[in-house]
Amino acid sequence: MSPETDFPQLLRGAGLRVTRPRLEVLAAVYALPHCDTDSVIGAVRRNVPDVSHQAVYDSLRALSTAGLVRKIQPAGSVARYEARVGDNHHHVVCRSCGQIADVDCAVGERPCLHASDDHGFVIDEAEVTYWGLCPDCAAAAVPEPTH
Amino acid sequence: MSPETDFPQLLRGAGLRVTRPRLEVLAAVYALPHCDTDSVIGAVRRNVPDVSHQAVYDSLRALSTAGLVRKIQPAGSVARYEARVGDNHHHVVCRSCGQIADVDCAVGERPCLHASDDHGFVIDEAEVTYWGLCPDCAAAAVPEPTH
DNA sequence: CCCCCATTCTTGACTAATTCAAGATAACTG
DNA sequence: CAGTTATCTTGAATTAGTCAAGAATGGGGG
Repeated sequence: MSPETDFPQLLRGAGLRVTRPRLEVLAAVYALPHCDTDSVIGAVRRNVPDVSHQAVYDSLRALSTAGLVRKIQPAGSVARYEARVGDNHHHVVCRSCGQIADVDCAVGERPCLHASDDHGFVIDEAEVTYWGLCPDCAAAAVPEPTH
Repeated sequence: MSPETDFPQLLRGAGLRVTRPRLEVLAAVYALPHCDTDSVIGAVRRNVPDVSHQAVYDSLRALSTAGLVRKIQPAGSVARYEARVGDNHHHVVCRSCGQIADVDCAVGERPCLHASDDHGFVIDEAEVTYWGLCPDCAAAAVPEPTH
């Protein structure tokens, strides 16, 4: 098993206790791209039917704080989580259906952009969200020219 | 009165009916930088004590849709509104106290950044949020060297 | 290997922000 | 000035998430 998916090891490495809910939550976030809390709860309950929603909320918070998952919250969306952490990638969000896709950051290091005037703020991250229409919604909005 | 602050004219120009709640909401957003809905309700009620919260929510939505105000929703914050529209400026948000400041976009036109791989999305905006600590919170976290 | 205790989980109530819906009111058109 | 339709009022509902108290359990120390 690659170190990337040895979930018990990931938890221990982050100083977190290894519990069933956390393992399942971690697996769910690895399996479901940009999943929201509800779908994590659903995925976890497929294997452990009796976990409380609170346990999932707690796990997601512990994992986010530990840096094992990343929480994203595009405007108008509920909280979403992803397993791709440590790099400085960004997201495209479809204004119509809410679909999210990853966008690599060209720069790489954080913050990947510098503010023109930082107002004295100590900036550690530049979060970029691209807004637009996903391929499907764009096609529906402006039908392909029929030629 | 400059066209910038002739609120009835702004509303008419956007095809919106001129109503007391809308005028007051517009004035509040112009007066209060990055204000949330609650402070808009408070400001409006100082002049018109009986406006319903729903009227304010409706007005804010109408004004946002018409492009007269801009709605911003940094993760972890309630919806906030600002009167600076039309340009493509960004925001710095303090992780500690939530304070928001404007950051000019160096590029100007939208989207101000292009995605390295757009996954077929039709992108119309690149929203940048800088995260860090405001001067006050930074000073509190890492005290000024005493000499 | 077992005990202990801090951490985590369960249960269930609660909150905040926002939306929904139905009827009353008021802004613009002609 | 009257009609039409958008907007506002009122009041309830929803959603996503947090809070809190007590039960359970992971993992270090004996």
